[in-house]
Amino acid sequence: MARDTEKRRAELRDRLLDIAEREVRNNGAASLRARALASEAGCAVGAIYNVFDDMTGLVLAVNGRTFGRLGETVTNAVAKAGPDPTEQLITIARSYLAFASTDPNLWRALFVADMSTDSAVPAWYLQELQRLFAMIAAPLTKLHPDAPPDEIDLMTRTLFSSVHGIILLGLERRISGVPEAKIEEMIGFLLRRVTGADKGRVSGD
Amino acid sequence: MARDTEKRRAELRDRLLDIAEREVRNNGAASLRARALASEAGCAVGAIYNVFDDMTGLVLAVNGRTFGRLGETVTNAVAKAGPDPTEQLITIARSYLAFASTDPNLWRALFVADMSTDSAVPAWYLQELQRLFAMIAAPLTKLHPDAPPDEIDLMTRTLFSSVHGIILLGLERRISGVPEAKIEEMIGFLLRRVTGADKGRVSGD
DNA sequence: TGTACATCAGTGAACGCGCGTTCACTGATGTAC
DNA sequence: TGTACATCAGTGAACGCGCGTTCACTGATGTAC
Repeated sequence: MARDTEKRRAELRDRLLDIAEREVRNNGAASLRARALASEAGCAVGAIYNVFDDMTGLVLAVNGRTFGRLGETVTNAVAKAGPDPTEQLITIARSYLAFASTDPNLWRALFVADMSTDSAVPAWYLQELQRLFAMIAAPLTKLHPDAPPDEIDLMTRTLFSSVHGIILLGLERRISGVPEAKIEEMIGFLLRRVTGADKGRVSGD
Repeated sequence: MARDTEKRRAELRDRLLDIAEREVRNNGAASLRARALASEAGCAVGAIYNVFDDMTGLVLAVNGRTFGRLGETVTNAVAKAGPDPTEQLITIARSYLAFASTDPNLWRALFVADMSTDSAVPAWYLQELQRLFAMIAAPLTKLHPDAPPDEIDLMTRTLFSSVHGIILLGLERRISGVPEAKIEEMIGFLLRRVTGADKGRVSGD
């Protein structure tokens, strides 16, 4: 076999990935179905398994794309930001929020525990997270030039988790977190407080 | 019908609730099964439906208990805390963390989106959250006596979501959040920074 | 260019599984007299 | 206390559903000569 066949394989893979991504975006990862996918792609159910290990592998592939776009989004945003470290942090958080609220289902799929069985997360998953963390760590290091790296790392994870939590509960309609319209403001408030850029007032700005 | 029958009903309800709670605690809400439950309780599957609307209702009942214990835990902790508002906030967060890490599955069940269908969260759910929020709002009001109530409310939700996020990702082994051993330290750091009780240093204490 | 053969992408019916919920039925429990 | 009757807690087989994955098979595609 060669060229043509390989190409067709790749095309099928892409097609399935596109459709799966659309489904996850619209209805969440939980509603992805092998049969529906195959029927939309115009192939047999079995064909999926020629191109992906299983449905979990497919979701992982979707998540790979999502992570890529997320990284890009944040990178672009931070590149346009000014030199002030606090504002850089806010920019990162703001673009993270924008990403999450544009495609909440794709975003949530990144953190769905399932991926169930055994060995945990693929390596590239953690690498993508590291990439995000590195972008947060940079301005933090500027703010605290003397802090040892593992203290920076802890702060990074703390801030990331905090902002993640605010967005998570805020986007969740069921639980009354920070109202969606106020999330951005509250993230700015939190970050300015933590970095010490705003010492006195209660609300942001 | 009367007394005896009612009592037996109540006993069955309690028994089912106990078993369900144990199952959720040990293996998570997702692994609750009607048949297994009935067989452990020594009754027929159908009997479950004499006492609960459906399996969702059962999980809700488990969550009700969990919420009760959570509220109690936090109330007790805060009652023992000193007068300093920042330390009160830290106490609340710390007891929230202790609760979550003691019974992560029960805790997670409180926030599982499922509860799927339609009309959202039962009223008492939101009331329990309000109770928690009120405990956070009290020290915040002490810190900012002049802040209007809705600003206090926003801060409350912001802090709650932040701490929730730190705990969530920290307890999640897959994703590298704040390492479990450091969560408490980082929550203290965050809260002191936000309240302004610690202006200069990077790490807590 | 043509022919014989091999490979393997692609097929889709069938497998195997698990589940929540229902409902016709039973029998113990309670009521009425 | 005893008897006839009504209620409804409790039963569990059966319903209805949906799903991921497999695998014997086919036919198009590519290779070798």
